[in-house]
Amino acid sequence: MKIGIDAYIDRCISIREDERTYFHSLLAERKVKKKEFLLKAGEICDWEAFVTEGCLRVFYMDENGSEVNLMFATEDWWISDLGSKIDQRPAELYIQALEDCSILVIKNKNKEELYARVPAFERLFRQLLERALSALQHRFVTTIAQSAEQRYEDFLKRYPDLPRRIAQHHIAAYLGITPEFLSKIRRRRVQG
Amino acid sequence: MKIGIDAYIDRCISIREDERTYFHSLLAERKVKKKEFLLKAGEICDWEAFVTEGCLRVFYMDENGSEVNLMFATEDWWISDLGSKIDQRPAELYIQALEDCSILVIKNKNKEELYARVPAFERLFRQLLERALSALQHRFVTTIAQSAEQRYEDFLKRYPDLPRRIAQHHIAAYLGITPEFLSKIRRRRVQG
DNA sequence: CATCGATATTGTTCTAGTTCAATGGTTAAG
DNA sequence: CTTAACCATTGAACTAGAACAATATCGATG
Repeated sequence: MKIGIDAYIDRCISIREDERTYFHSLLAERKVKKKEFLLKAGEICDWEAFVTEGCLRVFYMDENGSEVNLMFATEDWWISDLGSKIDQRPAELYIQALEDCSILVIKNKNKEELYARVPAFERLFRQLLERALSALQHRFVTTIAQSAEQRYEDFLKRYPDLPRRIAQHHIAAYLGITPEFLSKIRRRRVQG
Repeated sequence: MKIGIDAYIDRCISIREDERTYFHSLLAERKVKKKEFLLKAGEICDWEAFVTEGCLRVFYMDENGSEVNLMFATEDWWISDLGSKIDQRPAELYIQALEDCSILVIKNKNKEELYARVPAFERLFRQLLERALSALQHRFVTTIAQSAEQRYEDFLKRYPDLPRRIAQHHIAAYLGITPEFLSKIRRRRVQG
């Protein structure tokens, strides 16, 4: 059987059919309903998941209850709380479905075994991590250096279809501003 | 010969002596004088470097010339412009020595060869990247959610000796504020 | 269709942090 | 010892964005 994740894998590495079958055997399919939480801060995260359908958000909540969206994950994205996963300590992130989702979950133990048996996967994830780190570095410095309006423009260019799928206030929480201020930015844009 | 980087390697993976010798053969030692640039935005970065002595900063400069310090690298840190390195496109980061430094440089080509010949190194860097990404995720969300004063407190806790080594205004550029405002935060702290 | 909860907009007031400008301190070079 | 370049501090005026509150709009559900 060839599933959605295979096209993703094949774009990065080449593996034999038996290795693919073995890889599939380590994945557990799971459905997540809209608004359902896949992870809450305080829990221990011993897995990683690949999104085959739908959209989720990974976010941080401070002591006052205000939220910052770290990322949105749509088809072909991996999600987890890395800090919790690495050291098996309580998560500081929440992961929540914004639409009904289908995901493939792989447990830590299985992933370690996968790395040992098929080293190409270690390469795949090493490269994935390099790109993710580089992208977040870019986002970090531009978030500090640019105005909220510039960041919103950049967001629209980079993710042109996301605004159709997710609520305004989640974009605000991604940009690090209040929903009210995003609304004001949008008004300025259409008017002049 | 056993050099500084070996203790670092041994903390993460175990390799044979011939593998270590091979690894050493891929490294080029280099001295960098204070204020010298190891990389400037626009150049292509085809290497990665391990700091054995001294302190450097990696920073971003926006179109108005104002700077954001992405990280300080002291002994045992790796530095590079990942985005440039991965896709061989112009760097968007600068890397500059804040003290006279000693570094070990490994070229992309050699690093790829190293991964192929000694897979344990791919594991080492995969784990390194996981930690770096997790740490930057934490820094990103707290930079958005917390006040500059809180961020300064956190910085002092996490890097208690850095303030002795680097100038105030570099810490301000790390926290994402102006030197003037950092000075005002510091006054408030000592007074009350 | 009606209703309810969640979402978006708008205006007003307020504040964390910036900008600009002036002053004094420190270090390094001649 | 002197000068110059750089650095930290302080204050005053300013601004991007927050907080609060009110209204308007959308969407799901009975």
